[in-house]
Amino acid sequence: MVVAPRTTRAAFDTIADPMSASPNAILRPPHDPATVLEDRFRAAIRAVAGIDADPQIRVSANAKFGDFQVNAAMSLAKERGANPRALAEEILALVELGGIAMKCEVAGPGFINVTLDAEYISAQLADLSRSANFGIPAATDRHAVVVDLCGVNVAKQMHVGHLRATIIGDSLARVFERLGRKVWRENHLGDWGLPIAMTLAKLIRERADFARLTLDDLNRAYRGAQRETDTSDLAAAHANHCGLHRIAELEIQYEPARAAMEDAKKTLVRLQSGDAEIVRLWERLIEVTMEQVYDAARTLNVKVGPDNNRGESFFRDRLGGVIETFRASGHAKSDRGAMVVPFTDRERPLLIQKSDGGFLYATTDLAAVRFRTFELDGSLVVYVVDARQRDHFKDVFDAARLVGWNRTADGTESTLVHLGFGAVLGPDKKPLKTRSGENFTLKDLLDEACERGTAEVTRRAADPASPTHGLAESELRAIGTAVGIAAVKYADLSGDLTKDYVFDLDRMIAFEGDTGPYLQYAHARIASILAKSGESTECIADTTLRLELPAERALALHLLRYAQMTLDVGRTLETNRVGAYLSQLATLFNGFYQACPVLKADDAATRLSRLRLCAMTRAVLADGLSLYGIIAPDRM
RNA sequence: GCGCGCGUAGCUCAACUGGAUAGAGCAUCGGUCUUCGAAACCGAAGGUUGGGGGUUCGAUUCCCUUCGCGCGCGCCA
Repeated sequence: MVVAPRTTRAAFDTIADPMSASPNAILRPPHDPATVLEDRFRAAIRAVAGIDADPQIRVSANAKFGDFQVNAAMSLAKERGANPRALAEEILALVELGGIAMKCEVAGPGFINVTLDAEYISAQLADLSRSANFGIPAATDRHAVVVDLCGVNVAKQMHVGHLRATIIGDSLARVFERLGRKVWRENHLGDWGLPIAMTLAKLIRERADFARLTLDDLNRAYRGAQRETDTSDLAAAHANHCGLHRIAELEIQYEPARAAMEDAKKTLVRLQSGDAEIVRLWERLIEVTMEQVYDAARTLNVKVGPDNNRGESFFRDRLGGVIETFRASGHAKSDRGAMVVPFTDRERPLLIQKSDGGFLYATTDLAAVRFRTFELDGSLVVYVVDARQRDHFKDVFDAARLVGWNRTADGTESTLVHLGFGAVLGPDKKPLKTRSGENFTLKDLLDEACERGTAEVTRRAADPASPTHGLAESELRAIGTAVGIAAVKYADLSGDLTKDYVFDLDRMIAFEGDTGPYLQYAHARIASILAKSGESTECIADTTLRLELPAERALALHLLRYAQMTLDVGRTLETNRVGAYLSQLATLFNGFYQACPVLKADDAATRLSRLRLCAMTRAVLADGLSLYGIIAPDRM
């Protein structure tokens, strides 16, 4: 049986060979009831129909249909021209579910509804709580996962788009780390080329004090340099065949622009040739730019630092080789003086070298693909870059395949994925701006989130009954920051990454409903119960789980599914599954909390059993939040 | 012009990748704090899944068509 190729909605690069390219698809968590149900029903289907088919085990949509449903009978019956209900009955008669299910019946057009034995759930959960890594099976693929994230440009301020590229990439990296993969976070900096040289040249002309440069200075210089060298009106005049007089007029007007451009090009040549003085200043530019990135990463609890920097400049010596490879293999041709890679299925070719011999970003990206698959040994390379670059990455990936660069060092085929996320919009559905119409910088946004989180935490701490009452201001600030950042990150990661999303701080900072703080609150409440219980963690871990009330049972069942959810995120790259899972876990816990007294339970055994459920829920909540890089405080 | 993406409750989003009566959260209305933290819980109301056709036991999901919005289209990155 070949596992059907699964693709991410976000990715246009299909996984050609799921067995090698996506080994997680065949990893199954041992504690999840779906795993054993799949085995048992697979065997029953083989006995009935003589084929190996996916039983299609799903969590039941409705509690009245039991815990799980088996959907395979209907599609199998269609293929074989059989009666679906009769086929379901045959499967049901042969399936071996002793000790697993207490009830199993055919319903509707051919569903098989399974209700598990509470004893079985409790045994699985007890085993899960003793196993390492939340029962997540270790990855079998020893190749690395490469995540291209953040993607800042030197001399430019980070904006809200970088927020997504950074936290989505970091979250995926965390998921793959949790799955046991070697992960490379790659920050592909825009740190090379003419725009940087222009900025550098302008700063030098202005005799800027490089020792005291600020990001604002760089930003101003960058924009100033862009403006100074802008001759687009002149180019347009030529293109529109304006009169000679008009063109001559414009040429005089643009003389300073030409001079500035000349200066920038000379600076670029010096930089490229390794002129020690220029290189030193260039490094300073990067240093100043990256300080904001590390600041933002620290605030966001994102694992991005100097070790992750591998930008355009890193690949500068490999660009000639890219052209050579494509030329030698016959996949590139000269066109209007430039070098292009044509494709058979579309008009648009990929331009890899300009007619003046210069390279383009496609050239750098091709060099990076080669580096990531062959040298970093990535069997999965994920580009977390905004959706507008879809066509570009399609071209780059297809070109890389033409020359066999989608292979690891041992020849394993790599999966190249562009995870194109949508734009961040303001409440007016236009790209996010501040009230005064300025671009919303990442710093503005994070400052506001932290400030509002702190204000809210401080306000609640004023209540003498609050567990946070009397905490030091620095502690409240730390909690408030965690809460504010959780709101921002959760709102982003818990939706469909490919869609544009409306950024509304008011809504997410309301801290009510399906938000990051809602999950943190559930966590803090559990931590509070555990602390008050006075029981040691060992004692709690040893106790017998008794699942008597529906709320206990539902909570336990959901805890058993954490591993599968994590595997699913690794397979689909859909980070929103984490949020959906945790949100449901918190809701189930709140229901349990409402229905089942823990510290005031009727008897000691029930009390301990419920404490054990609390402890496990707390651990899974904290671990799940860590997949988003969200901190779960014990008090808030 | 060509290509890509997206249209689901008033708003913001789900729907386990073709399954049963399309679910949450805000907002609205009505209930729960002398009992483990009310950032919570329970209930009500809210829908022609943009429109139309098709595929089939079954479609928000796949195909065709149409409308609307957004984005991208060789010498910037």
